[in-house]
Amino acid sequence: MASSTTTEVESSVPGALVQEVAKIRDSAARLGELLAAEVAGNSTVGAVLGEILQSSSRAFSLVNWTLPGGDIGSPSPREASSKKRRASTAVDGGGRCRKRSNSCAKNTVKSKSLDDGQTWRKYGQKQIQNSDHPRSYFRCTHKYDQGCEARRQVQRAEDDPNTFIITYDGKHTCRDPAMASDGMASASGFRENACLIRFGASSSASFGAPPKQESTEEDVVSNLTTTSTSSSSEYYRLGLPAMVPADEKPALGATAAGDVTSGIHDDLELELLIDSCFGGILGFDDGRFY
DNA sequence: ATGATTTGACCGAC
DNA sequence: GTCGGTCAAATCAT
Repeated sequence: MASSTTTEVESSVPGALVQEVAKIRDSAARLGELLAAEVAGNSTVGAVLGEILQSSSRAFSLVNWTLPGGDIGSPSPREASSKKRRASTAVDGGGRCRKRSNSCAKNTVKSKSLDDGQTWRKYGQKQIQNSDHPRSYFRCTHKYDQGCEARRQVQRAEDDPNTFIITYDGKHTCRDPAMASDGMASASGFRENACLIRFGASSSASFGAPPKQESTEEDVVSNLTTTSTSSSSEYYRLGLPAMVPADEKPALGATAAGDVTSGIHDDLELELLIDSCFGGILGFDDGRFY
């Protein structure tokens, strides 16, 4: 924290790459925000804008996944058998790398947007020692239904409250509908103009997080939470007569992750998208994806 | 009613 | 003993 050199990236080059992509995404999102008002009635511009945002967001996800860190052999299946902690005491005493797993590579990036195209569920928040801001812990929404072990930690940067330090741990093995929404959106975007984009980047200030109760600064961080929720609240449909912010809520609100896309695209398209967009570009671990 | 978030406690690595 | 990561009951939002 000391120097401005920021500890942004743990894994030098790859990390830098992620960071750059994150920047691009942020900038694109910001641009989208700025233009949102202007192009509200212009579906064509909106569509193009959507493509940019989606692509950048997708790139971000892709980069993340391909980085060494994103490949963490995944610590230990937390097991669904974790009924009671107490019980687990005896049981998992075995070998779980609960914390400070230096051995586990992680990707740390700085971003002004919490939106990375994935859907996360917050499972904890903790005040960290040398930090003024709490750290939020997220895991993939599909951890249980699809066994996805992706996790991430989000914390405000000390030097720049508008920036978040996101540490990714684990790799997405799920076919996340939200991710899909992101990707799918792009897919759609590629084909037509009915795209689904996220202006998540509004980043800093408001994460569009539906104000829950209070909004203390801490809350903002808590609202990182918004990732999943808020991220949901940040979906906008473009390419249509105009953006329909109102739409988003109901659609996403329902089920932060799952319903998001289900109501817009179908699973089939999702598969196509993943296959065409990711499969070809990256050497995805097909096995994992299924 | 269902699912997500909050929050305090537990657990294990330093 | 301390600190960070995770769990899970309680609470909230939709």
